[in-house]
Amino acid sequence: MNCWPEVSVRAKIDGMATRSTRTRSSYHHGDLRAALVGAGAELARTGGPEAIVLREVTRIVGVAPNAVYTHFATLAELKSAVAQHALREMAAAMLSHLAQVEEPADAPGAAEVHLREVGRAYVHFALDQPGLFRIAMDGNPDGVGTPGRGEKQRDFASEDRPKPDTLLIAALRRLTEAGLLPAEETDAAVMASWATVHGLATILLNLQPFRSAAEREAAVDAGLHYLLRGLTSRT
Amino acid sequence: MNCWPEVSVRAKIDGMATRSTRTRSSYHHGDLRAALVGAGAELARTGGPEAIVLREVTRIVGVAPNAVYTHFATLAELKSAVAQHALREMAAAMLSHLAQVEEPADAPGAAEVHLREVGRAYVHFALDQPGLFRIAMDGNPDGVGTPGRGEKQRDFASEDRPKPDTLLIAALRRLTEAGLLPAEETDAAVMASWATVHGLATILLNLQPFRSAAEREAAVDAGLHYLLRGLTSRT
DNA sequence: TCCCTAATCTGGACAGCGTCCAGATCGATG
DNA sequence: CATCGATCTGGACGCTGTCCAGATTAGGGA
Repeated sequence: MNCWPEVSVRAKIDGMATRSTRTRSSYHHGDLRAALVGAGAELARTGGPEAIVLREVTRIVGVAPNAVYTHFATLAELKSAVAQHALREMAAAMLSHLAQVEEPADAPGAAEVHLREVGRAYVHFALDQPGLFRIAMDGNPDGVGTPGRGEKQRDFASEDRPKPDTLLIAALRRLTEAGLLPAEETDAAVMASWATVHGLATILLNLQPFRSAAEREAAVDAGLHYLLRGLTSRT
Repeated sequence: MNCWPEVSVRAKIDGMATRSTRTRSSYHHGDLRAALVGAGAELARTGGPEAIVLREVTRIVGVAPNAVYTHFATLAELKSAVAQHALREMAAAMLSHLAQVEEPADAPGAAEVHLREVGRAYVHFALDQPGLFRIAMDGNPDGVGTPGRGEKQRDFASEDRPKPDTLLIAALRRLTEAGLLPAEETDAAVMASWATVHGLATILLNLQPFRSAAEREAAVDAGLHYLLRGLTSRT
């Protein structure tokens, strides 16, 4: 393939501080697996899932292409690990957004604002980090939330950090506790809310990329407005 | 790449009636462009966008790989044409679904049912034809509804057949005419509705593929229920 | 009718890709 | 201190998209 839109991001990347541990004392790397995932994430950040190219990842880390196969059975498995990484970064960004939101004093109003801002943070991450969002959402063929099969579990501490869907579920629980949503509707509400924000994100990202920032924000507001009215209005 | 999940779908495909026009009298094909798009669509139907492989497409049609370049500047452009093709097929499937729906006698009720069924048809096509849905939704880098740049326009008759978003917009207009939606909210309602059904489709397809058919249908019902209540309830 | 031009298609080549196999290297364990 | 198992390297293979030059042929002007 001669398709080389950008020559290589290697120089840009390995110029920014040594990765994780020391960068190659000799032969044995030390923490190659994490380095590969990190390099994959940097590639995905710029160019999305298809930018995660095995040989380029190994070039960045400074290792032979086949070194990947001691840690992952296949490139798809490395991508899946990068997807988990991106998912955690997404959740962190959403938490950071939520921390800056001031909620009204009353519980129902606060619960509404909270759900709205969780949704807004979801879409904003997609628009701010399209590459990471894409790998997060199509990197794991088993479905989001399911750990990759071939991975040996490691790093327990960071393994169960909050995922985006966890934040959504928590927001809906708050809505229920505030008396705005019947408890038995939780599952349905989760799917409806997730669909709204995920739909907004993918449409604005993939299908309507020509929209202006103002139009995008209006679409997000509209989607969240109708969602909240649909969830909370009693008929 | 040695990644060959299925050997080849060629035998399956060219066993089913000669494509479009006669299959290769000699040298000049006759209607190669359409044949390429058709073969691409068949590949995508089975294996999604990444199954559209230039050399495999030409193998199916029975032509040298480079023959593609007389009709498309690049493989991505062929994919974009296949995406348009898939989009039209999706709209046709949705119309077929709508034809089987019987609407209530009253205009508001009919408008609600119509929108609900447009949405259901959108998601159902995604689940019934995942490969075509995927190529329809990520095959055109300029955004859905925008014709590919490099394409010479041809076949005017089929060029402006209804697209899925057209059907959605029409359904919302009906809702407005029935007095259930303020006219000035149309744009916002389009984005919200599209987001709901597109989100449901992509989540059920890509992120939660393990859901049972019943769970999927429940999710669709829930999403459309909240959407309609959000759109039509007066506060 | 013939010819010639422009469109169409072929053949061969190239670099890059993911993956496999065999061998080199080395840290930890006995 | 030797050895074993994990880790990494080197080379190869078949596949890919794309480029270049040349072969083929349909269709319109003489």
